[in-house]
Order: sequence, then structure tokens, then C-alpha cells
Amino acid sequence: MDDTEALKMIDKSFYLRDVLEVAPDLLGKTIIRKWPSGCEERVLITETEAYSGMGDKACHASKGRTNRTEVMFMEGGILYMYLVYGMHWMLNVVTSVEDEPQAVLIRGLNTVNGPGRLTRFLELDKSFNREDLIMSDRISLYDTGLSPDYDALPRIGIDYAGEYWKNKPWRFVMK
DNA sequence: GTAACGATCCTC
DNA sequence: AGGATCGTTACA
Repeated sequence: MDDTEALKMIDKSFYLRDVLEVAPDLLGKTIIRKWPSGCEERVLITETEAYSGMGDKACHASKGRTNRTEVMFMEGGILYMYLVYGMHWMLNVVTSVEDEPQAVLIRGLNTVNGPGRLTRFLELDKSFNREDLIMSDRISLYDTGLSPDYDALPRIGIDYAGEYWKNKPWRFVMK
């Protein structure tokens, strides 16, 4: 029996909200990653970070519209993938409406911790940039019915953004 | 064209 | 505490 039917696919409207609502709401949601072989991996999201608009000095979109950041200006419900430190792919979910550049960094799973390690585990790279979470046959997000308790803490690795943005409690960790 | 810098991870 | 490693960005 296929227990996918117990899960409800997250719909478009979920992603069109503000990133500060979506980021904590993604905790406890399930990512289902499918390969052409028929292999499938299911994981639970346990840690996220919100990056909110052109004003947020830690958000890549604070640089404005560039080839890299353009995806964040698009309508929510797609992925933003980018490489950091020349070796780690970062998995981000774009949120909000068109021209509001926001994204949620997926930072931890029940199976793997760390944003670089989890993309390696799920085999996610540049080819997933702009992937549509509603339409994709490779990756999709499902509601589990869970709404776990969480802590809101400062974001990691953004010293360059200055004290004000560095101290925003926009990292959400499932208890 | 060049140079500097990361939303990290691993090993010392 | 320091090195790996390369796409993106800024600037000449």
C-alpha cells in the first residue's frame, strides 16, 4: 500500500505567503525526492532560515537583480540553488509573490544535518535551480499534519551582513 | 580582463 | 584554527 495518499501535497498558496510565515511552517514537512530508477527518498525538514527581500543585507537579493538572484524575484513555489565556498549546493524554497525576493534555506533534515550535506544526500545541484515544486517529478513537498514546536535563533554564517541583520532570529529549529 | 569572497564542511 | 574549491560579483 502506498502511504503517499496519507500525505497532502503542499499547494501553491502555501508558498505565496511571507517568508517569515513559510520558513517556520516548513518544519515537519516532508521532502520526497524521486529518481528515474524508481528509487525514492523521504525526509523531514527540521531546520530552516528565512532570507527576506532586498532590504535584508544577508539575502542575496540585497544585491539587486542579477543572473543568480533573478529566481528569487519570481513567484514562490520554486527552488533556488546556488554554490557556496566552491563546493556546497544550497537548497532554497522561493516564497511570496513576484518581485518580492524571498527564500527559505533548508538547513537540516531528520536524516542529515547541514545545508551542504543534505543536498549531497538528496543529490540536488544547479539542475534544480528554478525547479517548480508543484510540477516536478523529481522533488516535491508534502504536508504531514505535524506542526512541531521550534526555537527561533539567529542565522548562521552571515557575519558580513552586520549586527542588525545578523541578530534577527530568523533561523527556525524543530525541538 | 582580474580579484575577492562566500547562507560550509572536514581535518588538524 | 585552517584549508578545500569555484561560481558570482564588482571593478578596471
